Amino acid sequence: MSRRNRLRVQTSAEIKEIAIRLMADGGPDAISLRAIAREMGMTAGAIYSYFATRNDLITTLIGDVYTSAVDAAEAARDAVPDTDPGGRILAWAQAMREWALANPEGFRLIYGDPVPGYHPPADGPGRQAEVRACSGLVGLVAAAWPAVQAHRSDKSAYDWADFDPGLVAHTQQDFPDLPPAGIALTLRVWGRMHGLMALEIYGHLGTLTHDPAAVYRDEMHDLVASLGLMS
Amino acid sequence: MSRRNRLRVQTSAEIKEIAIRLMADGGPDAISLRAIAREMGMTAGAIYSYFATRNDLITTLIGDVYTSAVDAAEAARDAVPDTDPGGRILAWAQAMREWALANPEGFRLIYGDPVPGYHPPADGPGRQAEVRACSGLVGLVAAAWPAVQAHRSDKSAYDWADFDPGLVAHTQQDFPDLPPAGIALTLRVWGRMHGLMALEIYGHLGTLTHDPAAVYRDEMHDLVASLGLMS
DNA sequence: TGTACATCAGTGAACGCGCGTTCACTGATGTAC
DNA sequence: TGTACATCAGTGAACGCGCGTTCACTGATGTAC
Repeated sequence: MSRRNRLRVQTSAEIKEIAIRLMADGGPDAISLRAIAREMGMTAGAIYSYFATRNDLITTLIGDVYTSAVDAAEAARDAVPDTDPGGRILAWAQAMREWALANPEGFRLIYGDPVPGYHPPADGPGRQAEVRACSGLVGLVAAAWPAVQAHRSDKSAYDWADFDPGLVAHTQQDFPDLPPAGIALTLRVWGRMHGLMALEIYGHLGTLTHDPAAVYRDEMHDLVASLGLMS
Repeated sequence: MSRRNRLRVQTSAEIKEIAIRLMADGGPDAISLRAIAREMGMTAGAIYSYFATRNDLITTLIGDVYTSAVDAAEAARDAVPDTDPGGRILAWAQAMREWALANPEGFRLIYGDPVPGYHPPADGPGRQAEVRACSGLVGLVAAAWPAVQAHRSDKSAYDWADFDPGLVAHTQQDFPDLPPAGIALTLRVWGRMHGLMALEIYGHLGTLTHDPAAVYRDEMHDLVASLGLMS
């Protein structure tokens, strides 16, 4: 790679780093091309050598951030042997919460209304990371499925057609024994992990309890137990 | 009330209505004094006869919106006899979701990062509505507590000091038999209702399933069942 | 190795935009006598 | 009932701000011969 190319990659990375730092300091709306350029000692126009528009920058940012979150969750999960599906779920959940607390603005960028005027592309890197996250959760639920089946009675009937074709394809390939209800359960598990995290990150929990970690831990243990997995 | 006063109240209400409509159309950042004034055929400066700053307007708005949400939830709950605590929980949960779907921007205003640059006052009307919402949930959990106790084993020990003093005072007065763990459970219930709603409102569920209502319904039935309440 | 040309990151100035807020003012509405 | 004064909602113009984006340009880096 030529010197010019190396510089290019490096500057591109610096832009993203600064964007994330700005976001951490001043909220998602602090991401402005001018502020980034200012911080870098450049002109605002120079950013256009790296990103065609502000929207493109945000899209890339969301992809990076989401990917780092999923990386963390997968690593934590894989540190627990797959003979302990309950422990793997807990590890995933804890890793996600810790990541969110360490990167609250990243969490907002992914799961909130990140930036005024931003609209994500239909199939950007953020979407891919989301599919990865969802697939990870499907895997966790699939591993728990035998235990779940032993004591579950579904209220609703689900059909493959109820779910995203891409997700269905992944699922049928990787976990052929998992029925459509398994995907529904996956979404519910996701919601359960997400609820307390979102409340906490957006400041609704901190005013009510001094120990949100304990509440989350209890909730996740209850989740694992309700799947029929003792941990 | 003088004619002038009547007009004043009416105009004030119109400002809020238009602010909410703007928010529904263009997202939370579309709430600008100039846009509101434009819509009303007024000058931007005229708004200052009604709200000292933009921040004050947002604060009032959040209070109104949150209050309407809690009103809806309480009404739905009270339509179910208190001999059916599980049904009351389901009614509350369904009312909340329906309100959120009908007022997605209101939901974002309350539970998301509503408006760039806005910071809520420590004890505004939004905070009061939040306490009301939380008290409502405490009541639902308190009604379920005997059933919960029959089969629960807590992993964590909780103390009154772990929770917001105001909430504790309310709780001890209204539900003297509820221990601190009851508040922890309330927060968990809240998180469980919130998770799928937040994912749905922020567009993460709609891409994955065509029937988020069914998933939410199942999740809430499972919640009620896990509290030991058959419905 | 040296020269002539091509690339392209970054400059600096400018564009038009919408924003929150201030301020001296006007004129209709309300009040006191 | 009529007059003199006080109130105060709303005007219209201006302020300074930061923003995304464009564009002709400069000058260092890279490449072909």
